[in-house]
Amino acid sequence: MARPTRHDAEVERVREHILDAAARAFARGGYRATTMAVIAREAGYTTPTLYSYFRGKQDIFNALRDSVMAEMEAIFEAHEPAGLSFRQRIELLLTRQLQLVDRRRDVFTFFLSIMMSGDGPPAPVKKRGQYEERLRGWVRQAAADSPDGPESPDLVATMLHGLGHAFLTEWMTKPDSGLAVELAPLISRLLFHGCCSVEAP
Amino acid sequence: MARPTRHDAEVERVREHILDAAARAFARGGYRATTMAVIAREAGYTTPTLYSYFRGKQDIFNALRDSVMAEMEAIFEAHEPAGLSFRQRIELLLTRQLQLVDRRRDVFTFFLSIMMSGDGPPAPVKKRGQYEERLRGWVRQAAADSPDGPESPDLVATMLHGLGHAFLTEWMTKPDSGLAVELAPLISRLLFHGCCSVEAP
Amino acid sequence: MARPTRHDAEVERVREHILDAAARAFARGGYRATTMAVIAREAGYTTPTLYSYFRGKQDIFNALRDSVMAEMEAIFEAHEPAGLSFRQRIELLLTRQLQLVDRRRDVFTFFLSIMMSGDGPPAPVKKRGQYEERLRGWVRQAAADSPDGPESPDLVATMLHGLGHAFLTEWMTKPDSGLAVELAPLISRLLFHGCCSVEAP
Amino acid sequence: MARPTRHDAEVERVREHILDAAARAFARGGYRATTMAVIAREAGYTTPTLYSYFRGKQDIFNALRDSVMAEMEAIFEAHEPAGLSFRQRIELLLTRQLQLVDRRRDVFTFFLSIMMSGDGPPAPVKKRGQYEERLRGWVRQAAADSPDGPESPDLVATMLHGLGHAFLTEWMTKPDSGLAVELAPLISRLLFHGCCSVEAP
DNA sequence: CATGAATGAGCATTCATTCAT
DNA sequence: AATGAATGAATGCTCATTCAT
Repeated sequence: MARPTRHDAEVERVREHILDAAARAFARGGYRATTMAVIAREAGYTTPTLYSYFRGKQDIFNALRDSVMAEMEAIFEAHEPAGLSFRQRIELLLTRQLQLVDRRRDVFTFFLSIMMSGDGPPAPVKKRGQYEERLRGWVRQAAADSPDGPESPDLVATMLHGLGHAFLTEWMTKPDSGLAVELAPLISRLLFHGCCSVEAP
Repeated sequence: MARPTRHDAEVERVREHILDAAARAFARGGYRATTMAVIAREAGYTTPTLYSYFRGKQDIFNALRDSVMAEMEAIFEAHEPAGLSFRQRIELLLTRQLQLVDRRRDVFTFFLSIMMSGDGPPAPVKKRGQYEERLRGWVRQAAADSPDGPESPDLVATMLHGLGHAFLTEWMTKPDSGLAVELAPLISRLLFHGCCSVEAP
Repeated sequence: MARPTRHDAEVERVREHILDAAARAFARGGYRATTMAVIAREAGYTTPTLYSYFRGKQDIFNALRDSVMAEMEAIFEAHEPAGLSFRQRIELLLTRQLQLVDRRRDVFTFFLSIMMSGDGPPAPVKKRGQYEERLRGWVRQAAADSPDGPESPDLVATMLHGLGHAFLTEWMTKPDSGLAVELAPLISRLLFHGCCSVEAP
Repeated sequence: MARPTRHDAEVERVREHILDAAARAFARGGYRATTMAVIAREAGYTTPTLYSYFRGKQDIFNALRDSVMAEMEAIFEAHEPAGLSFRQRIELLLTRQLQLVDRRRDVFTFFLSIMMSGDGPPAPVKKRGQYEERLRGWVRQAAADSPDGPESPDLVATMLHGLGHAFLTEWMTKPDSGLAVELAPLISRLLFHGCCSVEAP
C-alpha cells in the first residue's frame, strides 16, 4: 500500500512539472495576474488537467512555497565542517543558498517578489517574513556558537538579508548574469567590512 | 496654459486625497487584489467618482508612482552644503529620503513591495528598477565629485539599496517603530564599515 | 436611518421582480439546471446585475423559499370566524392556500417539485418537509379545538397533503385550468368522504 | 437476432448492477447533482467504464426509467382473479405496486422526487405524468369492467395517485418504516371512505 | 460633481465525455 | 473489458468601467 508504485512516481513527476511551469508563470506576472490557463499553457496542458494534480490555484502556490521552504530549511540545518569561523559559516550558508537560487531561479524570482508583497493568495499567508525570521534565528545561533561571533547578530541578519536581496534583484534582471553563487564572496566581504574599508589580507 | 483657477486647485486636492487612499489600499493588498471599490471606500467616495479624477485603475497607479518619483527626484537634485565628504553626502541623502518615507509611509510600503514584484499594472511597467538606476547615477556622480569617493560606486549603490530595503522592511513590519529617519546613521555605518568592523572614532 | 426611503423601496421592487423571474425559471428547469444567466435573461438583466441584489444563486433560492413560507405561515395563523366546524376550518384553510397558489403559481410549481426532490441548493436544505410538518401541527390543533375533530389528525394531514399535491399537479399541467381555488370543495369532499361514498346532504 | 450468448448475459448483469448503483446515487442527490463519477464509485467502477455499458448519463436515466416503467406496466397488465369487486381490484393493484416499491426502494425514491420535478435530463422528458396517465387508463378500464365501478374514475385515479404519493413520501422519510405494502389497506380505506366516515363492517 | 445602476470581459472550477493503452 | 489521462463546454461569480440622472 505505502510503497510508491510506478504510477505514483509518474504522478509526482507531473506534479513537479506543473510546479515548474507555475513558478515561471508566477515569476512573470505575480500571483493574482497569473491565471490557471496561463499555468496550464506553460505546462503544456489545458486548464482542467491541473485539477487532476492540484486542488486549485492556491494549492499550487502552497506546494511551491512548501517545496522551496523545505529546501531552504534543509540548508539551514545542513552539516558544517567543524572549526569554522563565524565569517566562514556565513559564507558557507550564503554559498549553499545561492546554489539553490541557481537551481530554482524561477521560484525565487517569484518568492523574492512576493515575500513581502501583498500579492499572494487571498487568505492566510501569515508566513510573510518567514525566511527573515529563520535567518535571524540561524545567525543568532551561529553567533552564540562562534568565539568570534558578532555582538549584534540581529543586525547581521538584517544586513545579510538586505544585501542578498539587492544583489539577487540585480542579478535576476541582468539576462546574461552568470551564477548567483559567484556573488557569495562579494556579499560576504561587504557584509563584514562595508563598501569602503580596506580588507586586511 | 490658463492660470490655475480655484476650481483646478480643488480638483487637485481631491486627486491627492484619492491617491492617499489608494496608497493605503494598495499597501494592504497589492495592485491586483485592490479593487476600485476598495479604493473608493477608503477615499470616502463611490466607485464612479474615481473616474472623474482618473482614467482608471492603472492611471491611479501611474499617478502614485509619478508623484513619489518626483519627490524622490527632488531629493536627488536638492542643494547640498559645500565641502561635504562622500560619506557625509550619502548620509544626507539617506536622511532626506527616509524623511520622505516617514511622510508618505503608505506609498512606500506599497512600492517597496511592488518595485520588483510582478503584481503591478498588466502592461508596460518597464519602469521597474527606476529608483535603483537613479540612485546608481547619483552615487556615481557623487563619487566622481568627491576626493574621497569609492572606487566602485555601483557597488555602493547596490549595497545602499539593499540595506535601505532590508531595514525599511523591518521597520515597516514593526508597528511601534519610531521614525525611519533614525535609521540613517546605522545604515550609513554598516554601509561603510560592515557589520563587524570597529569604527574608528 | 430605519425608515425605508424611496431608494430602498425601489431596490425592494427590483428584488421582487428578480424573484418572480427566478420562480418562473426554476419552475421550468429545477434548481441546478437553472443558471444565473437564465434567471437574468428572464428578469431582463444581465448576470452581474443579479449580484447587486442577491449574494448569489443560493441566496435567491433562500429568498424565494422564505417569501413563500412566510405567506404560508400567515395563512396558518390567520384569523378564523368563531364557531366553525372542523370540516369548515379545513375548507377555509384549503381555500386560502389555493388562493395563494393562484397568486404565485410559478413559485409553487417550483416548490412542489423540489419540496422533496434532491434538486435544491447543495448544502443545508434540511427544511424539506417543512410544509408537511407545519400542516400536521395545524391539523392537530384544529382537531383538538373542534368538538367534531377526527380521531387521527395526522392521517388527515397526510391525506390532505397528498390530495392537494395530486390535484395541484394535475391542475398545473393543464394549461387552460381555471383557478386552483376552485378545487377546494372537491378536495374537501374527497378528504372527508372518499371517492365513492354518497355524501349525506 | 443471435441467441443471447453467455457474454450478452454478463453484459446485461453489469448493466443492471450499474443501474442499481445509479438509482441509489440519484435517490440521494437528484439528477443534475449526481455526477458520473459518483455513479461509477457507487457501482465500483471508474467513470469511463460506464460508457462501455451506456451511451451517457441521460442514457442511464432513460434505462432506469424504462426499467421501472416496464415493471409497472407488468403490474398493470397482470392477471387478476375473476369476480373481484372494484375496490378489491384497486387494493390488489395497490398491493402489487407497493410490493414493487419495497423491492426497488431507491428507484422510487428518485422517481417520486423527479416525476414532476424539473430536475431531470435537460432535453426531452415529455414523459412526465406518464405514470398518472397509465393509472388513469387502468382505473377507467376497471371502472368500466366492474358493476360497482365509480361514476368518475378519473377522480379516483387522481386521488389514488395523491394518497400514494403522500403516504410513500412519509414512509420514505421514516428510516425505520416497515414495508410499504402494509400501507395498502389504509390507503384503500381512505380512498373509498375518506378520513372521517365510519366504515360499514 | 456625484452616484445608482448596469454590464462586458474574464477567472477558478466542475463535469460529461473521449481515447490510447 | 477496464482505466488513467486529458479536455471542451459550461457555470457561478468578480471587477473595471460606463452612463443616465
